[in-house]
Amino acid sequence: MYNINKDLAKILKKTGAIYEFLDDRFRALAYQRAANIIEDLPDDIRNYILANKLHEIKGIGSGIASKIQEYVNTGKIQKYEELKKQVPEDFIELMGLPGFGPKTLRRIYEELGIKTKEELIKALEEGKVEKLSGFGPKKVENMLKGLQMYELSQRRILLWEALQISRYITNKLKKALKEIKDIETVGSVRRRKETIGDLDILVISEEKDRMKIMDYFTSLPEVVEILVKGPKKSSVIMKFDGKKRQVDLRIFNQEEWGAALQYFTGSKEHNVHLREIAKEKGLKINEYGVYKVDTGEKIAGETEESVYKAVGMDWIPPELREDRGEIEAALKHNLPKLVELKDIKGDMHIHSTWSDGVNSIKDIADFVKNNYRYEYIVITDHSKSQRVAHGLDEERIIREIEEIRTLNKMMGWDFIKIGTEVDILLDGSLDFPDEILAKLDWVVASVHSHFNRDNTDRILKAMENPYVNVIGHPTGRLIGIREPYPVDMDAVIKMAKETGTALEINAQPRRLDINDIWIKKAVEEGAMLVISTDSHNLSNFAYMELGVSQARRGWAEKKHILNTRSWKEIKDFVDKKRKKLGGVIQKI
DNA sequence: GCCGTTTTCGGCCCGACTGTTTTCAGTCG
Repeated sequence: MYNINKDLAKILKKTGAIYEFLDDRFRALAYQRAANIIEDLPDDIRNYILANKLHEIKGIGSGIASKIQEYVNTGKIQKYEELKKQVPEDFIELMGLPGFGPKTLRRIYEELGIKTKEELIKALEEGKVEKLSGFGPKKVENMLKGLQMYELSQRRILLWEALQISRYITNKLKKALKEIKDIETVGSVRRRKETIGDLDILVISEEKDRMKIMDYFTSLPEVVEILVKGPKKSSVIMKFDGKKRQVDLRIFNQEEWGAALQYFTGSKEHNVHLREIAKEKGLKINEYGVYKVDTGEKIAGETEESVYKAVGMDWIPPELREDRGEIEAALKHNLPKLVELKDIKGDMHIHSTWSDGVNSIKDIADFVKNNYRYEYIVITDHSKSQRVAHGLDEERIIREIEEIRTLNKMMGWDFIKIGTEVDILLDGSLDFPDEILAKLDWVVASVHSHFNRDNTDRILKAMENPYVNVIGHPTGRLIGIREPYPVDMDAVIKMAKETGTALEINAQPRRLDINDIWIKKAVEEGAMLVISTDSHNLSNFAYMELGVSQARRGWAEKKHILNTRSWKEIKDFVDKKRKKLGGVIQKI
């Protein structure tokens, strides 16, 4: 079933923007919140209606509920259609650009009669806007700059890229300046969101050293423009690989550090909710600390733990801070104990030179042995349908099995396991016969074709094969390039649980598939997960870190991730399915 | 428009910065 949540959220968001333009701030807020909530829902909104559970979702009251119902029934929301007429279409899009707040746009619309983006740019350039009272040359300049930055701000970069950049900057600062007592990247990087807009970096130093740190930061060779420079906060545009990014640096005192980390890590929704709760308890939270409202006394702030503790909560891991229930869980001291990178015992999706990988199996094994503390790796080269990837036919995979057996014997270990990434064909059958699959330790089954059709039945059928152990990159998305193919993930998760098939968290930076929302759903439903790098060369093994943070964003604990277990336990998982569905059990 | 073991009415997070002002509105994160 095609998921309508995204489209509905988009309309609600626009409705919120229109209300903001109409100066109905709180109604706007309500719509924006509802839009965020619906975007994050694991289930299709229609399922909530069917189960009569729409009213149980916090943040959706009777008004918005009836509009959702209307949208589901008719594909339209009458109120939205009417509201749209009161705001120039271009302005809805422009709202939120740097310098383009609702008040500003409203006055330009009312006092200059401007209705399109082109007219607006012309008026800005001709000095018409500058003449309005309360406007001036600086503001106009900033608005024009904001338009220029529009493209830039639209392009979010992948988490992996952002991590490299932020680590480069923080290492460089730390090494060069002994005045820096601590440094930490915050914002969406710290929350490990799959894509990143700006980079935010926090530093502890004494007040006398601040200008020196800012001087060094703003004169880094990658800096192409300084937006703001002060002792507490500086913003610059940096250029990496030809791509521009905004980087903010803020400096705090030791005793403010926890509050600052908490504040600038966000998310915005998490912080708003947190401060609402603080307020109910007579407390005020800002980036400097937690204060009693009546006396003004500061009661916390040096550590993040102290900030959360002051409002009666456990410390919340940054990956959970999206206001998806973590605040309620922290209040009840009921947060999950999230999986960690050190829990991972092996990588279960790797390509070698047998198909489209860059390295030989021997080189892969040596490299992983020397650089990771894994107990096993599984080589999973492509099957024959993947011609461009030199997929293996029956004869070649038999030879690959032999090579691995010989290698293990020679090295005196049992480190390398033999698997495949077998194609799920159009009709849901597999690209290898069962006789071949039965010889393997581990089978990844993936969809690599027909991305436009509904792939649910195909995947469900593949999961019914006793030899299929995990579905690779289940939704097929490529972040920023290709949307997920149509697939009913609810059904897939249910079938995964039923058949004893795992779902992959593919750690490739552009995949991160399945995403955090589906991971959370799988965890709740009791389906098993596997975090794999899908490595095609040696540097790819480092992506495991991304897969783990994605799992953490989906509330996954160690027990939900299959490759935190020993190989014996994994074999139990494999054998259990084979037994249940009538497959052949391998002896070791 | 949403929400409520103090509330079904009256709130709805908070501070810094900027550019425009003579004391503050709007924007931003």
